[in-house]
Amino acid sequence: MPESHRDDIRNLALFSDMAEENFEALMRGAYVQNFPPRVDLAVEGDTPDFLHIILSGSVDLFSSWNGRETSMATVRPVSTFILAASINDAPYLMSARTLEKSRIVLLPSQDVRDVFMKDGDFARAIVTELAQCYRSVIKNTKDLKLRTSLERLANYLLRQKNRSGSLEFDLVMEKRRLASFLGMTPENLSRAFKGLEPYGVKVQGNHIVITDLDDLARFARPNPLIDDHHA
Amino acid sequence: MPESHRDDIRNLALFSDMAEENFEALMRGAYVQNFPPRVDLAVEGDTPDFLHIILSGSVDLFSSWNGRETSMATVRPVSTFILAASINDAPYLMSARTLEKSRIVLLPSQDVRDVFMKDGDFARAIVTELAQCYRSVIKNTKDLKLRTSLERLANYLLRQKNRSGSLEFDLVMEKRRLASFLGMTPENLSRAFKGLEPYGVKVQGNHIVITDLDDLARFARPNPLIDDHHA
DNA sequence: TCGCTCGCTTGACATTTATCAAGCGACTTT
DNA sequence: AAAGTCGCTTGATAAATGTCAAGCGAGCGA
Repeated sequence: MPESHRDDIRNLALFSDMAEENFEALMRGAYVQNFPPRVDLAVEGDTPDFLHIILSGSVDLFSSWNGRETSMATVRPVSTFILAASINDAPYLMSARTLEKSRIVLLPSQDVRDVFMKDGDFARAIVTELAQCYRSVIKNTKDLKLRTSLERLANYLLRQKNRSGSLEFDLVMEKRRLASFLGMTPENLSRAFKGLEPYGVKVQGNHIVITDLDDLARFARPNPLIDDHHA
Repeated sequence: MPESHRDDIRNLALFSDMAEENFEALMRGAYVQNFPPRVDLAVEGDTPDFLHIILSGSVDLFSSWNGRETSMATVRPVSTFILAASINDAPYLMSARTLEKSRIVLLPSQDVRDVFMKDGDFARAIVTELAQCYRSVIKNTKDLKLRTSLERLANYLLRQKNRSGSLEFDLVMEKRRLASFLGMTPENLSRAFKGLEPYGVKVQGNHIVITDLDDLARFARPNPLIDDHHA
């Protein structure tokens, strides 16, 4: 494990407060691996042998049932997944697959649970992390249940605008995956983009331009209790 | 605070492992209150002044946006809500309202955070609780995104069957709220019940009889990674 | 460069779900 | 008992969303 990776991990809120010796113990069992795109890292139902930390690239979390599949979230550096299963030693509820070439740290779940049991600061950091994850999923549920697909797309675009800090930005994922993430079909996403044109949204390939922010916001009605990440 | 309530709370997984003195500290600031039906206990967006523990009755957690409203969950004794907001000191994402006459313990959030900061066992118990909540919401999202409303109802009925341990049971909530919880309108729930008749579901008012479990299960295709609570 | 693949788009159509309006029936109130 | 309320149901209709099939076009490899 190169020193720079060690520091990246140590700087994560999840690991920054724990005792040095416990962090060292975790790092001793850890190893870094490079994965090509489209590699399955975990399959739902599996027992969580490792806590994953993504250092570079991106990972798709998705779920399947009865031949259908839906994208649940995208994980980007530097962060961990899937923590809840590792700590609880319960089966994965989501599968994970690299979207691009990715560098990922694997921490044996048993080590994580051992340190969790003896390091209170680590336990508290996990609480903060899980509480954030929990709140994110609740927001996602509200988005799904309270909004139409057009409204979900409009609010998604506003969130991306805020993330990029510009009225002009590129989509960070394939449209087909965005569709799945937003709970609709690719065909419908295509139509939804057209449907937002009257509200000042220009789309060319992956490039989005919001030409009338007020108009879009008036339609989307963004709400901090659904759309503000980390709030 | 009567002694019996104290014990009910102490026996909750969330509080059973913590140091006695810390538990006492929490209880000193706590008070029990009886609420009539349909009382708002918390409104989404509010700051969480109290961690709530429900001793009897039932509480609806729901969310609103743009004039629409959806039921997110029902809390039943003995359990806590809304923990994540209290710990994070972040605004409620859901509103809470008593469904019936309910007895509820209010623990000042600041006290909870104070004890959380000094009691590692309490922190670990919170992790377990939050991880469970998180996994429940993930399952709910999968249910919503991967299934049609008819399939959601069918699987809901199978879950209730398992809870009651019988092929015959009463619905534990009003149909209108069940509809909202399952992400559909009351009209559609009515039609969905009819749609399940061919699969061996008999409905009379709140009373449900599953006359052909195999048939229903063949249609519903229940999955532990969506339907098993606490797994 | 040609031709292929693949994701995206479009149109026609089917299905699912919501909306609106009316009526039913249990329960409450007077 | 009569009238009213309220939740549930039903039917007609509309809107949203999904499916299927075809075609477009950028990027890639032969």
